[in-house]
Amino acid sequence: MTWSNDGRDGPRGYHHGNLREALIRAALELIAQKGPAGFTFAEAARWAGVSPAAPYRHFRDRDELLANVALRGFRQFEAALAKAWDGGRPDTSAAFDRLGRAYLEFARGEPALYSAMFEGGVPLGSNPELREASDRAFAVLRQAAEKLSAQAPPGARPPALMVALHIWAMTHGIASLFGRGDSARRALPMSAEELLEAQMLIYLRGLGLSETKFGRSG
Amino acid sequence: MTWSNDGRDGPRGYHHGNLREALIRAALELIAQKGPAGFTFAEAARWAGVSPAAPYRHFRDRDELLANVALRGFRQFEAALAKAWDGGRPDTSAAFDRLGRAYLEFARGEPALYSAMFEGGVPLGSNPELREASDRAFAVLRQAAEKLSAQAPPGARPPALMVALHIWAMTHGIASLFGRGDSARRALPMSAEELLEAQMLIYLRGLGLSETKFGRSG
DNA sequence: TGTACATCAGTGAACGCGCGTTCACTGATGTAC
DNA sequence: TGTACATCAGTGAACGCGCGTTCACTGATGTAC
Repeated sequence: MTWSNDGRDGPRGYHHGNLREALIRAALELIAQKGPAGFTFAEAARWAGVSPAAPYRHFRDRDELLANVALRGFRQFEAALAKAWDGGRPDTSAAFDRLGRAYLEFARGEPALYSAMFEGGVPLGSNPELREASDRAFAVLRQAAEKLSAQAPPGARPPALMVALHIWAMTHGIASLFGRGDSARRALPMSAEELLEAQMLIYLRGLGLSETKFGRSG
Repeated sequence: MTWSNDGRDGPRGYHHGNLREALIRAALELIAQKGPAGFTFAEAARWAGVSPAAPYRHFRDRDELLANVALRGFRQFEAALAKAWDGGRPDTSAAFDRLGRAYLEFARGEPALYSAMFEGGVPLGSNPELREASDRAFAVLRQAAEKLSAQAPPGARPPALMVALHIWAMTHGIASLFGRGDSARRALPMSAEELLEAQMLIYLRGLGLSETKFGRSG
């Protein structure tokens, strides 16, 4: 850390020191508490201990701040997924298992980022930087899908893109219905991880990938 | 229709006639336009052509109105799913195919209801009526899962509840990522229906259900 | 090393706005007799 | 059939509140010489 004041602690003078960072943190905190809708520019300023006019030095408006949070989210998301996938090492099965877990862990561990990314109403289209970050995160899923698809028996190989979208939909479905930290989560007789793992096994078997290579012990 | 004034048209006197209904419609309209967060009690009143105090005669507050919208949503949802499933007639495969399409169609055709049900932040726990409606809708998926599970080869039969949750997660995942009417939808090189159908086929094959019984022609 | 100056980042007061909510009220409707 | 009355459903004015946003300002920081 090279900055002198990260926004959380200690006395400060007239200048905050790192207000931009502090505002993003405040937004995360508020989103985590009340969802992306229940977060206001003014409250973020208050949370950062600064006058309501100060944020305008750093963000044009509320939406720009929210888009920045989403951007940060996609980048962390990509990093987490890429780390888990690790190029498919040591084998596709193990790497794929890690990938799914990493997805759920991110959704559960960073509900504020996840909301900002997928439920914040941030328009992807108008923001090339954001779109690129989103695409890069998806690219990790796509890589995994390509490895999987390549191992499926020829003739029954769906396009890798489709497999990637399936993986995304399954994981997002489980994460948003059952795997969230907030109160929207529904009660479940098993963990989201178990549910996802079982689903992935069935799906992979359906792709023609053998149990021994992709089972729990594999 | 037995009521004299459904809230949409015509002159009315001092009494609205059917304000409760008109407010629910207004809420649907507003949610469809701006999401569940961007809808206010006052605006619903305005939309219904009534003073801002009038809604309090029918709903305790904004949340109660939103909960009513969600309740209506779950009931319509259940009806749509049950109609599509139709007891599994004429065969499980055809009925299951219809079920998935009906789900997507509902999410796409009634984005306001779908949002209120799954993204409105309406707490299910505190409202027994709402919870029951939600459970009844899920019960349709569960019935379908039981039929499917029963046709899977013994020994590789996952619990029907788990299969139902998988179906829900897959469909919800696709609906919320790709199958929505609003701008949160992401671009896709195929329709949500095609994506879902392919996914379901792979999943069912993974359950051990034969291609001939569950393929497109089956 | 010191000084003058430009730039930057935050202040605080002010504004208009729409919301949620309350209140005493009043027009309309239904019902008892 | 008519009248009196109770109940119901909506009015409209008012309130306090927090938000978004603007403005002239000022304290702090960096830089040229």
